[in-house]
Amino acid sequence: MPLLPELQKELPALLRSLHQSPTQPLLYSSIFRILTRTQNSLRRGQQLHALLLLHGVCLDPILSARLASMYASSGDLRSSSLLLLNHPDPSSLLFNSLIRGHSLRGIPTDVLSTFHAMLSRCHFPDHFTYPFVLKACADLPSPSTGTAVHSLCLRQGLELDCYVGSSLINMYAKCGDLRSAHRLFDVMPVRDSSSWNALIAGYMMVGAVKVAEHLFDEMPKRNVISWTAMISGYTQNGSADRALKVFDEMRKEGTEVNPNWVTVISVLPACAHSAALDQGESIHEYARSMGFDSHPIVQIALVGMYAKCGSLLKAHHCFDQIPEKNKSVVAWNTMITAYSSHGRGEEAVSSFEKMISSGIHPDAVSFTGLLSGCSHSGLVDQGLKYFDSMSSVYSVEPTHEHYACLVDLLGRAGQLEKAMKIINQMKIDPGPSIWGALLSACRIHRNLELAEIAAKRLFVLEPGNSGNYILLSNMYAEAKNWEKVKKLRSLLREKGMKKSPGCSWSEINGESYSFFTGDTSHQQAAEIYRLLKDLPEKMKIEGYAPDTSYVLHDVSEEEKECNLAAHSEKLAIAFGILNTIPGTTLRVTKNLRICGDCHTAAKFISKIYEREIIVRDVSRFHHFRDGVCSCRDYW
DNA sequence: TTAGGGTTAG
Repeated sequence: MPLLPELQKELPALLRSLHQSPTQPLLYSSIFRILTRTQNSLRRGQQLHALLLLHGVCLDPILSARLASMYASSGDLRSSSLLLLNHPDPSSLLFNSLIRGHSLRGIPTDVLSTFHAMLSRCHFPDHFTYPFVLKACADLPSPSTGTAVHSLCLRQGLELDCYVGSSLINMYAKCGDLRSAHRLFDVMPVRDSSSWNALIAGYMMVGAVKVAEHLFDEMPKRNVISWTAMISGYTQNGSADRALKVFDEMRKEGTEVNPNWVTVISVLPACAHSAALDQGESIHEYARSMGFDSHPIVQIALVGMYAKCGSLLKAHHCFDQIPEKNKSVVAWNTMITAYSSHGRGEEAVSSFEKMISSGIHPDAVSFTGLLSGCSHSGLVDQGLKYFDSMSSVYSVEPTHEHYACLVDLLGRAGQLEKAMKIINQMKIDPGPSIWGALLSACRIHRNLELAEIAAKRLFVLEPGNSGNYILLSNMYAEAKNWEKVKKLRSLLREKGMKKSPGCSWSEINGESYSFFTGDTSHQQAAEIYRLLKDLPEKMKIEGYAPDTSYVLHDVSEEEKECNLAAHSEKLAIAFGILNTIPGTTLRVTKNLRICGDCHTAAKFISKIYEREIIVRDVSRFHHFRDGVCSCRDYW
């Protein structure tokens, strides 16, 4: 088939010919084929459809299929469906056009109902039908429909067709049935890159990174999709470093394949995960140079990346660059969540209100962001009001996430009994996130009685989560109940669970440096520890008294103070002070929640060294400046 | 015609 620009060149001549012979079906057919692949052509298509009817041109199978494709590609699925419904004897071609149209719109049930209609009218699906039908099956929650379609392919002898086979491999891989996917892959006479790519993505999805890597190494010819599958696979499996490395490798000169916009949105979450702001900015620059930054999804990914890398200002700037018409509910949600995670509850609320005013309907994610924003900022009444409006005003039914936010909102504010009452009155079974929120709130407000109730549930619901045992054990330690601490710790050992070690990292000049608690392995360890040793004296002058309750072992107070000095977030902050220009902002990320003493210390450090320090912990951001934290100590 | 995808709580 000639390329689209060449085809489009033919369009004026075809339209002129049509003007002279308006009853010629072949002319219409050629024009519709071009319009199907041209943007904003619905109006012209409709005019030609009217002209065709006016001249009584017979809708032969090819012409009606092309007409349906034209409507479907313009998003007018209703007209395509009407063509099929009103046709006395629709051809397989017409069914295929409609199936393809529904597939483009991404609604699997519509694809499958058209497929069902096709079968019930005794039309045989072919190698043009199955790829779309199997794609729809792959998007369904259960693999049973896909298996049934597979048996149809087998009966028609189409299983090993290049397109059908690839689609079957993809369907099984997406459903997580890698055994069936790989079995088919092994028997395919010709394996095109899509079969390899589908298998790579499937193995990545189930976390079999090594197998995916092996396939990637083995495949004869990698294309942009193969590279992107590896990058997004690494990101999804928490290997952000490897995702960034593969992206760099791909961009190196000599690699024939270049990243496209999907590659960019696959690698940006890796920057976000590692809080690698410099690398994120460099990828943003690349996207700009390639013109990908005008893509709505890239724009959203950029907002998310900047927010998670600690630059709320740049996130907001990117959001402002998005044209109003492209500000989808996802774009707004990203901005609401950004404000919320940075402890800017008021801005999260005002973004939500702006979204409503602009005519965008909120979804479940909007409320998760909004409610967690209210919770982090202590906006209890507003949060309660929004929770109540969810189903009554916006028809969004609260899910576990929303209840968890609500319990968190009340719990943080000290209204533990009210939170407990809500849990007891919930319409759905409370899940681990809800009990987890209650347990955290109990820790803040030192309510051991309720904590024991929440923990008891969590031990059943999340038997493998060591965090819950640690939290309760820390609470017993605070209450100096060493007997119960011992009991819980030995229970942890029995189950073979370990406390995840505290780790903090900081990106300096594009390079990431990480520290574990008590880490002495770094080259500059001596300097770091010297700085930290001198710090308490400086801080005490400013009025600092270390809070030793955060070192939860049965040891002396002096020893506790010593342990606090070696917390990973303090090591990373000290390292940052030593290695960056005075006055610049320090950015530190921690894998757990920031410790209370480190939070106090960071406030003093920001004052003593006149630095803004931005700490991202596992649940939110803290901006320390001039002795104050943006969370106003509400966290 | 198939394959890679942005926002989510404690």
